[in-house]
Amino acid sequence: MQSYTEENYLKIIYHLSEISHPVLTNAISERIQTKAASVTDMIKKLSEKGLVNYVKYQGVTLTDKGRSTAINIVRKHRLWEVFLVDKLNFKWDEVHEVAEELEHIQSNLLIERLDEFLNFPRVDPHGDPIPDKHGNFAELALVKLSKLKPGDQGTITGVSEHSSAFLKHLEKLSLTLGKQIQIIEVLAFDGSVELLVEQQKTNISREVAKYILITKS
Amino acid sequence: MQSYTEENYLKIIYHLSEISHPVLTNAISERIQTKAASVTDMIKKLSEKGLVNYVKYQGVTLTDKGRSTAINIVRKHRLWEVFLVDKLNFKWDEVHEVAEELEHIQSNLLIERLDEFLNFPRVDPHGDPIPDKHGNFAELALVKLSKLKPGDQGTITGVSEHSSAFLKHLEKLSLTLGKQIQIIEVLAFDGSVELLVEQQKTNISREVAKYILITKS
DNA sequence: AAAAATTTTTAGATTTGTCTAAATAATGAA
DNA sequence: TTCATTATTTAGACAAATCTAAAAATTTTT
Ligand SMILES: [Mn+2]
Ligand SMILES: [Mn+2]
Ligand SMILES: [Mn+2]
Ligand SMILES: [Mn+2]
Repeated sequence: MQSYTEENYLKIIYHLSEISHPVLTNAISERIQTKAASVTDMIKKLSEKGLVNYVKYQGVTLTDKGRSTAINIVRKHRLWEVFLVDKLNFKWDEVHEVAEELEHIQSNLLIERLDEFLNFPRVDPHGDPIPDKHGNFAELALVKLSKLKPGDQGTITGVSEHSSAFLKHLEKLSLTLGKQIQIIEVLAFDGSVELLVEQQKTNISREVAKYILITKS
Repeated sequence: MQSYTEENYLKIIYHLSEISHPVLTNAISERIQTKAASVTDMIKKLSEKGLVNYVKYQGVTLTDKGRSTAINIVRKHRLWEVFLVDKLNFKWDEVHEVAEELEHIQSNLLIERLDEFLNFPRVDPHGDPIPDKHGNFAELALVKLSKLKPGDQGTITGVSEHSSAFLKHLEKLSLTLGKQIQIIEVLAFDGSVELLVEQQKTNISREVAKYILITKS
């Protein structure tokens, strides 16, 4: 059994693993809002528990045990987010913080029953895939909106930034999951993107475009 | 904002307040599975935060602020228990431990929406009243089964012990909420009670009888 | 390749909640 | 009322998770 804090470290390491291998101390410390020295301490502890492989000054990778623990936390996080949106009428920008707490509730029965109650959803309100009880899930082939060229079309199927500020911004621009879009122009000097949604022209910054994930069509 | 641990102390003090005023250190230490010395430390802290009134060697009572905090935790605990039984098909003996964790999730929106989703239930799966968002609830006039006399009739409307072992035992005897019962005899030498449930004679120990709450009819 | 800058680790301290052992206060019996 | 028992508090210590400041390793620049 892991503590609340250990679970958070495992989850962060899991997410950062998709960006860099191995995961560096500073990357963790930035994400989790703690000093690098504290991260080193915790990594040593996780290493002694057999949840990560740690090489001094090189960084960490998850062991199988660490990864499956992390995936289970991600599963719980995303199922709770679906619950909040589908059953309790939360908006997609209101769920993340609450799910950060709910993901640590310890009960297999609870999470399996919740999965069933929600009808075994495959994706969460931000388009992220939900692992099944064995930790399996299909990685979707999504491309960042910022990678598209003028004329490209597609559907918004995910976002890689979950802050309320960002999601509210998207909502205001009607850039929500399922919406069809078409690129009109990518401005050379700042990388901002002009695009078409629901017959409306909109302009978004390169920053925003990087966080919107598209299924091309 | 209180820590997980502080919340648990407040809740225990609240429950024990119905038995003794003020609440004694040892009573808390037994209930919460910690040593009396640790309880003293925590009580001092809660006192400094204005959540309890503490007189050395006399015990503690909740302040208004402490009581309303405690009631809110009880509200959350009981609403989650209803959720688990009504929506996720948990049995009444499976909910308490999970609710002990869920009651600490911090989100007013969550709990108000949950209340609405459950259709504003008045009692939890053990017959305990659920405080509304202002902390108000009707105290039910229940009497312990162990206080009844031969010939007395009534309905099981609550239990004052929530352990799985106890509740499974009741289930086995068909002594669940809503059942009509009639006392046949109270045995003098051990206080055990013979009673009628669904045309069946059953015998329960005095211990068990004390934990079953009845509305007389 | 050496010097400078950056990253990571170590050392020592702090806070929270807990413990054991000893001291003190309250209660009950003689 | 004095003695013995029980309840409660104090003193000092410990584990978990964090911090700051300093040391060590790694990477980058010259
Ligand atoms: Mn989230
Ligand atoms: Mn999500
Ligand atoms: Mn309960
Ligand atoms: Mn209950």
